[in-house]
Amino acid sequence: MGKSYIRHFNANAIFHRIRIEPNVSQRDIVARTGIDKSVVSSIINQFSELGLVERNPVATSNKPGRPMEGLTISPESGLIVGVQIEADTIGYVAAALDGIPLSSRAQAFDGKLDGVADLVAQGVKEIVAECGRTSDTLGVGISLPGLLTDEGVLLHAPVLGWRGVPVVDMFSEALDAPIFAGNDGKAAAMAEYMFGECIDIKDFIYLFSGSGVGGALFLDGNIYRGASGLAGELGHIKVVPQGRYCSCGASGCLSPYLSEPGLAEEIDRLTGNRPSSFKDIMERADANDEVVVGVLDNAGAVLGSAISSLVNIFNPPLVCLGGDMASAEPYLRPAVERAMQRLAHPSMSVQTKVIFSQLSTVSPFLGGVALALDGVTGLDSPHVLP
Amino acid sequence: MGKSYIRHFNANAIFHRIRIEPNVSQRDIVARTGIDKSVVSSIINQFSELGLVERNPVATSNKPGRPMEGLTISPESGLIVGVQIEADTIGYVAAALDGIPLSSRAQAFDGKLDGVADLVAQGVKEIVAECGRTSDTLGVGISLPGLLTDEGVLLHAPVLGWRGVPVVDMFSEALDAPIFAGNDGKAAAMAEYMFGECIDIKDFIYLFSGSGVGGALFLDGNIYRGASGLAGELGHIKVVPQGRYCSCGASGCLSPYLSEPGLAEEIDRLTGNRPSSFKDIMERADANDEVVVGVLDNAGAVLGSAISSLVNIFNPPLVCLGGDMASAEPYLRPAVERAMQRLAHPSMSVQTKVIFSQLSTVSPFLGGVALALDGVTGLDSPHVLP
DNA sequence: ATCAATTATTCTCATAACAAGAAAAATATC
DNA sequence: GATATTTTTCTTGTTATGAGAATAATTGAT
Repeated sequence: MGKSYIRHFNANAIFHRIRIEPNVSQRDIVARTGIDKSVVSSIINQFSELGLVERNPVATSNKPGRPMEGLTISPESGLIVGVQIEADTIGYVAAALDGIPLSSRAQAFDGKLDGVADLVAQGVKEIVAECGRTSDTLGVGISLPGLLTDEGVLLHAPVLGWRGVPVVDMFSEALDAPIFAGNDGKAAAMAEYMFGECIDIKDFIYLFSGSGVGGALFLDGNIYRGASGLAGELGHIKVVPQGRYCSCGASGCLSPYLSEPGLAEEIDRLTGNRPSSFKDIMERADANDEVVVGVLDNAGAVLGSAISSLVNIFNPPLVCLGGDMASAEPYLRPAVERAMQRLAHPSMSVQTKVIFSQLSTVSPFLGGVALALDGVTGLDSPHVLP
Repeated sequence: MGKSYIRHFNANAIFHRIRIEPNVSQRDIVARTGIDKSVVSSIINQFSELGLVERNPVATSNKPGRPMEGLTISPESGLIVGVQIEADTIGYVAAALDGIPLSSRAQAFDGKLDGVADLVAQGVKEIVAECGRTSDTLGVGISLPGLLTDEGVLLHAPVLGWRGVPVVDMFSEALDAPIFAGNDGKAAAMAEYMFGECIDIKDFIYLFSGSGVGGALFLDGNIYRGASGLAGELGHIKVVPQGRYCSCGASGCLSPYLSEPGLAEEIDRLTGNRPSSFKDIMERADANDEVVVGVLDNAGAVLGSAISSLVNIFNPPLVCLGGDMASAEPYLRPAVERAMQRLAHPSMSVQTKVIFSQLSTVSPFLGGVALALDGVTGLDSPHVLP
């Protein structure tokens, strides 16, 4: 472990402290992080010279003594771009270094690998132009629906049909900025940690549902990736012995009970009328369609069972549910709570809060922004979050 | 993060490198750890002056050049003692700093809290006398069947009936050496990492069975304790919906299917003849008692299901099964493998090795030694492993 | 036996970081 | 305006790492 590591670690801690708590004073940073005042002062000076943070006069406090300087991330100091590639759309967000979105848009996508790098390069250029800032683009984070190796190769993205694509190299060639690629579930968890409901919470379990079910284990302030990067694929927790078949080949996984295709399939089986989208499912539920409400309730029960296992394993302070689940909260929550009551270790579950996060629906594509921000400011600047 | 932290971190890495691979050269330490040669040299000199490591001439290699110095942990440099408190026995081991046991013994114990500190103090004194070394006792690690807070308070040990006992303070008063206390499952996992089948493996899941089922999550080179220290209580994973009742109050936990009391209970229910001990269960199985073999096979199936969930969550390279399970390997393994075949995500389970470890039966009480060694050489010297 | 080649370890010196305390800056109250 | 108070910066000292030169200890060739 080198010594510049310490500087980097401390600088990173201070940066995010300012991001999370705008207008903190150096004094408070010292109090919260335990870093020595000299070091904080020195790092803030460095940041200040780089134009990264600004010192703002703060309204008088009616206390004697030199007034504190409020520190904020300078909005003009740089841009980061988040890109989210899905089966049929590509989403873009441009944001300042504090992570606050400036502009966003989505474009239709045919899923073809051919020419996607240039397509994304064009999209990034446009979203940057749209945001109205002229600062440098310091990083582009790309959230992908599949697992990646440490070297930035997308191993397999089932919904896109891509296999063994060296995404970091590919996009690096087409885009004139550092590329940070990552799995969509892990990127979304990082976004929750940086901008969402899990802000500054060092241990939580993240689950999200959409065309599939993904997730991440956020442990000790970091995504746990495991020895080979596949840890946290929570869509494949076993929930029903000899249950439904999953696209992964096994049976009884959580994914086919909770994903949009899984729900649609089940509703189709029961009514002969297959919903066209998750929005369609929600509309039927809102119209009091008993079958749909029943299917969602069952999904909630299965979800609650999975959460119970996770609670018993990790004893986390927080379980965060995102994606489609957040919209379906009214239909899922009662069943989730019933299941947890029955299944989770009582002395553990009392310590666990289960929340549904709207982040990914309210401001989508933030996963890529989180990847880029983590990459730009991060410790070892990994360009990949497998 | 301070700078002395780096020194400590590097020193620790070098110490354990020497412990794990006796007679390494400085050159190889550099190659394996990435620490700079100057730093390795400086730290080795420090260790050498403290009498902590020895430089041994190594048999000539027929290669040109200055021959390497073999480095070993000096056996005379200090003693550590491991203590394991169970329901009816207290076990002691004295070991050198390399972790190699010098003497061990067990004594009967009535489980009474009153006077236990003096009892243990006496036991430690005797085991140290017995080992024949006069070096200082640098630390005593105490493995306890319950969960501890960061401050060294044993919250609850069901088998002992203890609650809210400030064990670190209590034993520190009675014993003239630094005390490191910890949960038995986590201590056993640490022992596997330091001395056993999981040596030097940075990510593994540990499960052990005995009077209960415990475990630990060993992630990124450390026991994951979670936000409130209860993480890794794998005995309470849900395996059977609406299954047997567990001492924890919930139903369907792994513990009642795999622990000695759980197995005995089931065998009693089926035969009316309750085994008196795990050894008794094994003897009946070895004598081809079909009921007992069937009960063990069922336990294996349940265990396999739990392991499958863990594999799908962590994608670990290794799952290590210790305690009574190791002795029952022939009766458990087939069912475990069958269950995993059926339940675990194939692309994950191919990466996972499941092993049964004899460590805790062959040389018991090493958990305490691991606690003490970790405490003595550890980074932040936590006196507790909750 | 001596010298060159080779390999392992130590030493030297430059650079970087933290850490404690003094000093300075900026304000409120008396 | 003096004093107390609070926040930030500067000074100085200590301790690390890290690159490269130097040293030490051996083998094999001359």
